[in-house]
Amino acid sequence: MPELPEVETIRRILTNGSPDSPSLPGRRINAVSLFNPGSLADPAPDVFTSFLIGRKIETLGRRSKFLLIGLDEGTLLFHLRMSGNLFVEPELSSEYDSPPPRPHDRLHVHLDNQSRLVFNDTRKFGRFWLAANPASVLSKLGPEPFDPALTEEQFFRRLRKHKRQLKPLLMDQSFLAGLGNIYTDEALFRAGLHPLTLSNRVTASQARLLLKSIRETLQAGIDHNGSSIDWVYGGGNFQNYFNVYQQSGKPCPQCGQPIERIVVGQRGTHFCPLCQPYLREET
DNA sequence: CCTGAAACCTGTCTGC
DNA sequence: TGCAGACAGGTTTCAG
Repeated sequence: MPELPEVETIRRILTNGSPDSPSLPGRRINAVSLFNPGSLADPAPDVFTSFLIGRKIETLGRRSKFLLIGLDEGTLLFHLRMSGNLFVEPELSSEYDSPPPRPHDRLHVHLDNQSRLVFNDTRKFGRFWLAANPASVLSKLGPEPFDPALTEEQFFRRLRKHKRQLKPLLMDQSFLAGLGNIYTDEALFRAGLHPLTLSNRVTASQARLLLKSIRETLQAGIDHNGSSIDWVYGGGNFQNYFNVYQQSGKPCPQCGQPIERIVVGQRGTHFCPLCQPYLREET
């Protein structure tokens, strides 16, 4: 489930809490249960555990698809990859009655209000880090899509610097940080650009529209609390507003032409052949 | 520099 | 019913 809007939704839930999920800021960590050491990227499990115990959670942040939990000392970072999820649930007061880990729970962080932060990740692709300085984990990321410092002109120049297909380029986190398969397809549709368009063929006005489309698509995703697909995650409903993603064969909402599906960079890619015409490069 | 394929994992769905 | 194959919201690494 995790592209930028889904991670942002989780950040907000963990920050503000919900009826059955206490908020995180202000909590102190009492104990840690690491069920799958492979999910821990850094440091070693014993260092990770002993450092966390006694720490106080102060802030919740997000950088692209990373969730950042700021502690009174150090930062806990999570990347959900394909199937990860993060949530807080109550723990019963009796230590003998605390609910057992469900399938695919990889980490429990036990808190001082009889609740626990759970990292659940079916496919084990997700990772977490404990770092003195989060920048050490985030150093390869490109600009944040909503960063006002990313201007249309700058985005245009970055596009022209490469000669790459738009779909893989937009999903390259060092080029732009936060888009994944869903929101890339939806943003390209909104911009009327074919996913195979070469980035150095994009005009200034197309680049302007593309950046605007990316921001509008991500904002719409956030406004709907992200997308809920398959068995993972259940919060948002942006999946009810997809124009092209997983809509193969259905009529384009703009022109009625059937949506097509191709594979680009090993990822399913959905687009309207009429609204997003493929303009081949002149030889 | 760019593209495509494979790897890392588990689960669901489809078609024969 | 069983089973093989395709497919899934991500990222890294390697070959050509």
